[in-house]
Amino acid sequence: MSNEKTSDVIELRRKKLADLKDENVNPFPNDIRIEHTVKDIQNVIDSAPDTLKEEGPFFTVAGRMMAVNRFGKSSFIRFRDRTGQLQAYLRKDLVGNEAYALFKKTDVGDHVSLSGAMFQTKTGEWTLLANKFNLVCKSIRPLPEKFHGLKDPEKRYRQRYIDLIMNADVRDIFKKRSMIVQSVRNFLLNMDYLEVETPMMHPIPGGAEATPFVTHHNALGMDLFLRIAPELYLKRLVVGGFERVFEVNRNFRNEGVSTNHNPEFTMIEFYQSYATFEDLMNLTETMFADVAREVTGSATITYQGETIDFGSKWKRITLLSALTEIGGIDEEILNDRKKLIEFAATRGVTLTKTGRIGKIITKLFDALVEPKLVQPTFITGYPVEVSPLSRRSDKNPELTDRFELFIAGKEIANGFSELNDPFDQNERFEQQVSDRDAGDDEAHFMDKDYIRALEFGMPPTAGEGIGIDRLVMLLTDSASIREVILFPHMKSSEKDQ
RNA sequence: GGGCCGUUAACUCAGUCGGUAGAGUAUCUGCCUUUUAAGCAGAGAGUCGCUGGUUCGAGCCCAGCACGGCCCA
Repeated sequence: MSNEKTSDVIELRRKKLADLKDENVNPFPNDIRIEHTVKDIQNVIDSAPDTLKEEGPFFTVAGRMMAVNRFGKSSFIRFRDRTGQLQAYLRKDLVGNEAYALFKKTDVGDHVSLSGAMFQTKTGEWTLLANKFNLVCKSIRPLPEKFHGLKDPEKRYRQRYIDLIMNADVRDIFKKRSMIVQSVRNFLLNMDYLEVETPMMHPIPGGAEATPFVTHHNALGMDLFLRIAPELYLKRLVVGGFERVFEVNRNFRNEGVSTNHNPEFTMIEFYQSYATFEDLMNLTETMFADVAREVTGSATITYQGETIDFGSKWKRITLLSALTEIGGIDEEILNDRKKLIEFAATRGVTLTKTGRIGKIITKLFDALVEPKLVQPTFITGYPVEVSPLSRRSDKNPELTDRFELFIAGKEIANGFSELNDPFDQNERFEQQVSDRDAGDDEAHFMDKDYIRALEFGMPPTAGEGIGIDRLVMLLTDSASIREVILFPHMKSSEKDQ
């Protein structure tokens, strides 16, 4: 039990609990058996209300008491289980003196069980008329006020259990999150994909440009990195003959937190042989429209006041066109590294000194174009130097067969035709290693086993990663990633104790 | 990393010009067998985020720190 300062309310509840024990009432019984959910009862109300009489049928349910109106010898309570909320009416003459005395010692927030038949109050509300009442679990701490609920964001995130008890819209977000993951999973399973699990602790971090978390394995005596992406393992599986694989799980990136970033976040990555990045753009359009329909009922959603349409064909535009048409960069300076740096400075974009031109271009894109891409937009034609795992375009070997997907000014997905030429891949890794030596902390490490895998031959394959948290933000109209992660990371605080 | 804002009762929030700390809800006591944020009567409840400073006197002014929110990088 936590020993933080005890308020008078908590002291009183502890005393109530002690009194119950003195009267040989177990405040935490473990022999409660229930026969119905609130939903079961609701279903009868909806389908056959005529069958509900005060003489029966009887229902046995349990839940957390959310409100109590006491009138001396009778009381109304509202209680909630996982399926919904229901009102019950307790009359001293029906439940008996003993049960009514026990009920008087219960508080809002306690779990209780009830048996009884259904009736309608004066106002027509279906209500369980209790003839049995039991305490299921005593609560020591008072719930927040019923009308305003819990609003303080810090407390909501740190003590998410209270947030979930009090806020129906929060419960709804996390139910939707579960539906979204199931929906995406089913979409790929229906296409004959295999779901796999690959290591989350990597001896060589790879598959993305990011700073990893470091941990240590005592028995093996080696440092390991929490994965920044599952990519290189999934493609090893493609080499192994799993031509369609996916994995949904956490990635870890050692960077700041913001409304769009949590240090651990959920990605789905999937790889499909004999497909190209263009096939995956088509697949993504269909997937998002399907998932949106399944979860929200419509392929058109509202996000932070903007109407976003997943249903129609999405815009596809190259990185360079986006920079000139949307970013307002003069076409002539796009190939001039020096002029680009000067231009960037005028727009307040800071650049690393060592950055090659592809890096500069993508930084400018992030600052000038990304926030403006509200409707779903695929950006294509990424430079080789920022795409070390992507296949070169047959038309222009300086560019790759890659896309990124932007919606509501956020990067949502990244996909490409995979580089399966082990010689080219080896050179790309070597370039990354020299970038790293030049000070780029996010550049790839050499992964010789991955090269060896490619040397056995990986069929032509396209792969994609979708940021699940951001997809959930879109489909639940959440402004912050913390609203869609049950326990977002926070600094530890005295308030937390 | 920078800027702005916030932190007061269990919860949601007021707090004027620096002068004894407030409300609603919740809680407690009493009454009440159809309430809907039930009602009526009464009562208790505070390390004003933390540390220091200015002042006769600080929730309020100043400085630093902590945590959080939003924006920017």
